[in-house]
Amino acid sequence: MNELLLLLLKKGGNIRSVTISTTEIGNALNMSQQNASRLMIELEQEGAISRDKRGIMITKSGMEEILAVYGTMKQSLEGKKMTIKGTIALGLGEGGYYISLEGYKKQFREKLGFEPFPGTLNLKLDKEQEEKRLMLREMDPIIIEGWKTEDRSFGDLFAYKCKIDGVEGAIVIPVRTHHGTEVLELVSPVNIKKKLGKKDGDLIKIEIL
Amino acid sequence: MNELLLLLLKKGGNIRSVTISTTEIGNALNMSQQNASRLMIELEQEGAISRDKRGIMITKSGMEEILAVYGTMKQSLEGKKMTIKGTIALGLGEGGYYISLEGYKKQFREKLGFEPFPGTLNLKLDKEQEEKRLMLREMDPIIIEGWKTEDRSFGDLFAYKCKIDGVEGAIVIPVRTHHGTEVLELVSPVNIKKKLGKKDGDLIKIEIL
DNA sequence: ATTACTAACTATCGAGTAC
DNA sequence: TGTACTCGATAGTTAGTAA
Repeated sequence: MNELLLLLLKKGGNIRSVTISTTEIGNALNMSQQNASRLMIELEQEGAISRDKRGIMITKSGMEEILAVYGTMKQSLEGKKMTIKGTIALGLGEGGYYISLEGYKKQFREKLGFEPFPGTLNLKLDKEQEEKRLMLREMDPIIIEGWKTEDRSFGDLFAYKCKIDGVEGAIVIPVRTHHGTEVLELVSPVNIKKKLGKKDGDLIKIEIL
Repeated sequence: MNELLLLLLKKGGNIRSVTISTTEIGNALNMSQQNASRLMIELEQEGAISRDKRGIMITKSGMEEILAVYGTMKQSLEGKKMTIKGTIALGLGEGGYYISLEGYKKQFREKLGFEPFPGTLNLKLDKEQEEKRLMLREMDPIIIEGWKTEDRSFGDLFAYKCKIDGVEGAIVIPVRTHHGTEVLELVSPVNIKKKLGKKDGDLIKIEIL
């Protein structure tokens, strides 16, 4: 885990533009200004940070690196799983249709251990929590394989077992379609909203297993 | 933050002896067995880990290093201060006497902003939480200076402002006497047990400011 | 099988300096 | 001011091999 990236995090580079000179970095990290400059260039080339006249920000890719380390530390030190909070968003549009297809359903049964209720729950992540989603990329997904018909093809899905306010379920992410990072799709063997007595806009907490 | 130390933490080296070969370490960290061996020797010489026939353990000093990083990450990522949990332990023996001495009391007023209730609360840390105490060493203490009389001398104290179940207070650690790591002494402007309605053995949570 | 030494190579670093 | 280049020094890494 990069010391420099940690310093930028400390300065708040995950949420806003930070202004800090390479001289200051050098002092903070006990190294020369020249070396600090070089390391910044390196981080920038790796894509972990971005710089402009306003200052320095940690990119998504940089945050992934940080969260991967944080996640393992948290689990080892506090015995806690990662949790993500958000509110129930409107629209269980397409998701419901897809997971009711036998091709996916079969694999849910085999690989997740349950048959999903035919309807997905959309979780809108809190702004602050949004970056935690990046952490998922660091975890090993359960792969639900897609297939092809003559007409069209159905892509692979990544699934991550989780507890949704204590209820068994899974996060499902289509591998190909990159819909934004702000909404997570959840499946569960039961109708989660009914089971939990929740409605759109209510807060729920998921714990990744 | 050392990658190797993080790997050992992941394997549980903070709580038990871990057996892992330098070859496995090399594979896990994408480096040669030889280099893994060298890095292990280095960590051992620094005193961050200890090795014997049973395996590898992370030492207190090693855990301090890890917790320093974890603490800053936690604060930046979750906006949370470090917390330590424990139960109220019997005996507010000597502590009460010392802090009622004008020499200390005066400094408490000046540096902590309150006059301590003449009695300390002993907090017995949960086994799991014990290592969090090490984190204190990474923080800047408020130094309460000691003094000498003809008869005897009173040593310096390290104080750390905190909230004790929400109530203003401070952790006080005598600089010299090294009583074990399992008990923390707390002071507060009020009688904490009365204020919180707690008795010996009850759980309390302190948040370090 | 494991660990760790030596010898060569490579990456990282600070000093000096230009912009 | 601040940033980033070159270059010589040094710290880190690997391969080969011994124990």
